[in-house]
Amino acid sequence: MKRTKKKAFREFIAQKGLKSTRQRDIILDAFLSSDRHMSIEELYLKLRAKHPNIGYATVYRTLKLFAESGIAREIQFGDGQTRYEHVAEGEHHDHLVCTHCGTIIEFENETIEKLQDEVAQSHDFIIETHKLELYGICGKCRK
Amino acid sequence: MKRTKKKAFREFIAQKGLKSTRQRDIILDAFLSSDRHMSIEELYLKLRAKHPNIGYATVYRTLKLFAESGIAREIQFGDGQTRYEHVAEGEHHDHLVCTHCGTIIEFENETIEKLQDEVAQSHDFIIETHKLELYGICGKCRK
DNA sequence: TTTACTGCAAAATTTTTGCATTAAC
DNA sequence: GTTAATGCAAAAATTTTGCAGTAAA
Repeated sequence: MKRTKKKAFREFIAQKGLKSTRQRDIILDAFLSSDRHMSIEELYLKLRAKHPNIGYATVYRTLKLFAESGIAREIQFGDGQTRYEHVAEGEHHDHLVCTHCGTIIEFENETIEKLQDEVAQSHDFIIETHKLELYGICGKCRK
Repeated sequence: MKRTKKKAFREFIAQKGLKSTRQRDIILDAFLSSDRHMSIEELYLKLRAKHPNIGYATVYRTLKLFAESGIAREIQFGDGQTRYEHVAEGEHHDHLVCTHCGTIIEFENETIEKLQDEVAQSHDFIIETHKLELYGICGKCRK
């Protein structure tokens, strides 16, 4: 899977006539080997430890590029930080967010997706993407 | 309904020992008589026409207060602008957003809500709120 | 009077851009 | 050699705060 994304990104770069650089490789590795919901800042800080000369702007621009290439997706949990998550081909998942400890659980539910399509259809919409986030308290935090 | 919200806000103010001011009344009227998804800036600009001396910070702080009082809710569509929408007591709705013209349609679907609860339960979560947004192209824009 | 609110301007955040230099092709 | 990417610093855009003056209770 990591392999696939690297390959996908390499192809995207090539097809667009862009350049493959050391920084992009480093950032991609860091992104792929991380938590699935990193903010730009978190990734930047993580990188800075080993690669102190990589600039914030590069991380910023590279993440945008990941999103454009389809291997990442921008998400907003409304805490004022843009995050990027991994996108596996064809896969889609939603989020369960613990408002107490911040844990994020991913889930999928086909029935919900089907109902969403129905809702959209009834309003003459064709869905491109969707976002479903459930906020609540996880079991651990309730104890 | 407008009446109810005004009343609810008045009660909130009183109960908290806060003050009822001319500005808060003006902002509340503008908010209630507006589009259901105003950003702080949009509301500020709308107000400025008739009330050029109301400051941005006041609008900002007042909207926060509306949210705290329960008559409004903060939403983020990921376009870098915090919006506020009306909250009707006990009611909850989700959004269908046209990525082309920006139209926002609200909808409710009990079955989806029920399934969400099930998902949460299976992960030992108790849901407090949720957010469901469907992004796509509306009928008009497809023509 | 006392306490909270307003309006302004300034600070803090976060995102985005310009540009000279460097690295990939 | 060309063209695109980097890194820095600076600009934009948003959100948030401090504070002296003002208005509500």
